Amino acid sequence: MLPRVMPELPEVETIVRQIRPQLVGRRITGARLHWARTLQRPTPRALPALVTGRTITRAWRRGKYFVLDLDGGDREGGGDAGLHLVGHLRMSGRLLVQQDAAPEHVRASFGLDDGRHLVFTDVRKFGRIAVVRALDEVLPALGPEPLGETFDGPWLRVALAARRRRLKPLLLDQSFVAGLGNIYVDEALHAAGLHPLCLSDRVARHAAEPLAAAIRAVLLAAIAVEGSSFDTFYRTPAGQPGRYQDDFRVYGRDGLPCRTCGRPIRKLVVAQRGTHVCTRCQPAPRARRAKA
DNA sequence: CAAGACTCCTGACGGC
DNA sequence: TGCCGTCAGGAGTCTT
Repeated sequence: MLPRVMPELPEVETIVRQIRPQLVGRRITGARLHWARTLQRPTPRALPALVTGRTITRAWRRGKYFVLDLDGGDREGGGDAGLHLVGHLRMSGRLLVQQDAAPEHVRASFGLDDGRHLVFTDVRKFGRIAVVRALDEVLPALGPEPLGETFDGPWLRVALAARRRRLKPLLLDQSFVAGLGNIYVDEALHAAGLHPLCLSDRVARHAAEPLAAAIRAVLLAAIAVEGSSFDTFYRTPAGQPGRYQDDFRVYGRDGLPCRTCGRPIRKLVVAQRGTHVCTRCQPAPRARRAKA
């Protein structure tokens, strides 16, 4: 079975970049919810009045969350403080700006003053959106942006040493570093020559900088080609698949030769997730010696 | 603190 | 051909 591909940081970044010029400056003329559980807050009943009349002032992202800033609107009395329309695409969510307000699998749609619609579709229904005054109402504690200034080798070295966790689930933990998912963790660990089962506090001090560099390089390379599309799920808002899947070194390549050394890529399960590894490029951690 | 189990959902896929 | 069970997967929650 082909692995699923969920939007991770490069895909969300691509989506935000593409919809930004179509959304910033547009006024919301209405809202419609098609699947109640997609909306985290406010209540479905309160949504339309809350967002209607507000203008989208900014489109950005934090980790895998997309955020649309909304101004105070032109309500009587000069409007109120701004709001955020924030959401997570999870497995199969998509954000589109188009004429059709209710395409297949639509979960929520927002009318725009140019006659088009901002549409959230989601086959799997795991995605969530929310409208809040402060992001911390719905965003969990997130680690640093891997492409931001605070994420670097020295930071990572200290952070790895402060915990005792397997690298794979640690890098997937959004409170450790924000934005990595299954694909890019596998790719970054291979690029850094580290096995996903290595314990974080046993990673050599000199290996932290290359790992940080590998994470950044993989993300930037993926963003440069609009993310990864492995199946029918992820498409850019323009409808195009990403192209980074063509550059995968390990992800989805179980049984195929490692592009670095030729040894077959092996697939294992780590923390309930399919994990791809080259056992030559990524030596397994020494097994804990059994007591005699 | 770390890690495993369970949940939410659906389409794809394997087996017969 | 078609039915049906199984599976993947992000992240929150609960348990070990």
